[in-house]
Amino acid sequence: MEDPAAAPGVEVERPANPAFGDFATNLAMKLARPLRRSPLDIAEALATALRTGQDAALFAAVDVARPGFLNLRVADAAYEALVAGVLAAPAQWGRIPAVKRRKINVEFVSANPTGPLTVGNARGAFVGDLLCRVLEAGGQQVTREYYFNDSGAQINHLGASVFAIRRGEPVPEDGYKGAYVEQLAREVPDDVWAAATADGAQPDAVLGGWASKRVRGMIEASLARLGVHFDVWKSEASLHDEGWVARAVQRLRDAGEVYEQDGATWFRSTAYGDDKDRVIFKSDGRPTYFAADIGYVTEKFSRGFDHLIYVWGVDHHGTVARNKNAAQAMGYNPDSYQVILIGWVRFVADGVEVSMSKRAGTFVTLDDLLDAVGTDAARWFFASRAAHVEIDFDIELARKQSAENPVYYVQYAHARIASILRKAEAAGLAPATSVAGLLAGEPEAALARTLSRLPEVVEDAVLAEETQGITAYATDLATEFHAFYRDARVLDEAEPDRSARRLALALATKTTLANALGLLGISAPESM
RNA sequence: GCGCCUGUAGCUCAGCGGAUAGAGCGUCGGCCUCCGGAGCCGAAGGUCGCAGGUUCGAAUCCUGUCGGGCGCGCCA
Repeated sequence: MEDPAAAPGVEVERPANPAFGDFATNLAMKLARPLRRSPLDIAEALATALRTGQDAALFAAVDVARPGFLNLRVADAAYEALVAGVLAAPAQWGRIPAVKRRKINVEFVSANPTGPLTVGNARGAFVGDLLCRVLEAGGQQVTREYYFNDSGAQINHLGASVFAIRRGEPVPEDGYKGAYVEQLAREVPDDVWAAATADGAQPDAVLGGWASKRVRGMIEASLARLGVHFDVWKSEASLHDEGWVARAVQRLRDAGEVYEQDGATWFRSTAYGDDKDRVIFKSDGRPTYFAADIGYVTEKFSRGFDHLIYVWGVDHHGTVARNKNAAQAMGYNPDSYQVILIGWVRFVADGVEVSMSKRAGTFVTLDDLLDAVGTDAARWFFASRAAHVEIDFDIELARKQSAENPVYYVQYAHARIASILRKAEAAGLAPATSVAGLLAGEPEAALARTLSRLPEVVEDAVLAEETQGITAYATDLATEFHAFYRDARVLDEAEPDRSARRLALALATKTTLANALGLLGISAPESM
């Protein structure tokens, strides 16, 4: 046996069927071919080794099953030690030691400040923040960053719309409509209006600049409601003003990957596998969005980040290659430029698709969503689905179902435990400090087995950079606790020792639920 | 046409190489003398789009095919 750990596809897993034990491994089956022995023979040999080895005390049972599984049942004492560890260091429970601590920049939302955040922005905001939390749980140092466009055509359109409404004229064809624009028009301060209408002034730009600042304030307030806090707000204009774009283009030019054609300036993206070359400066001399993007990359790396993550909607996936290629051409490791594409959210109301348009003013704002379902329920909804898949979101259904949202199931279990602990204290009962004999009964054992899974669930989330596993696990643990509650009377003054042990287990469960919810940014209420 | 994502229970979604395919909601039927009924127990409901292939083993990997979404601008 050269190096069994190096055999591909070897896994240790939790069997779906608890009758097979706590852990199972396919090691023997994977070894069968290279060793030219039958899987059952190998499994038997491994089982004997484990049963008599120095760690034999860890296992209550080591069994072999067809066609070659090795099934392990962990000894009660190991679970008892684990629960004791949870109680001794609750804040540490579920945290994963970083293999390598890196400085990571995560840019998300980055919606232009031309209108309030809509439900369309909600997914990016939640998923971006959840990603950051998962990275932090994995020991990474994370900076949350919001990139916004504070000049240019979109902002001028907004300004023109405000200008028109203020003067009682119809909103221009490519302008913005909606109650918030009318609100903005009413709130234009006298000095701003004077500056916008002075001789030689550009009303669109002046009013657009003012309005976009106001809108940014609205956006920040909405994000605060979500529990999303950004460390850095970066303006596109600053990338040009501070010379980042110019220097980045020069770097590409020095690398020989820039050329002029048809009056425009191009990046040779095809040299790195792209479908076509990409314009940096248009023939009228103005920069494309891509120009700002490459300047931004150099600006971010100049701040010492080891890794950049961009959370974008799938509709931007066509721009990934050019940006990654430019990063590589400028000398950065392309693997340190990572894009996570968020699947489309199809909004439906009572089964009928509704289109969202900021310009047409037909959209549901993020604040409306939160008013309807609450931040915990909204967070749970997005956390429980893979980031890259397209999903349907029926806001009417969400509204109706908000009272029976699965998040409350988990929170209820937490609140129920809190209530039991309060009652125990009033009765003079306290959780046991010694956990010997904790797994005396099957209800206890089942609950201990489930709560012990938290670290591996978190590790899986960290590796996958996804959170569905955490919501699923929290639901499992809540279910397991409700079963325990049904089958095992916790508070019983006639059985103080047993009560103390069960209280200890309940407290460890409460900690586990709170840590799982905390990782998702969801509250764990003491009562509800 | 090409590229990427996607098709799993009535609905919304997990599972993504292992041993009887899961959850929530919905439907039907039970459970409040006792630690919170926002709970518990049970039932119905699936050819994992389809067809080949790889493997001891495929919802999971490969190929093809059909359906849905997104992208393929000197737009942002």
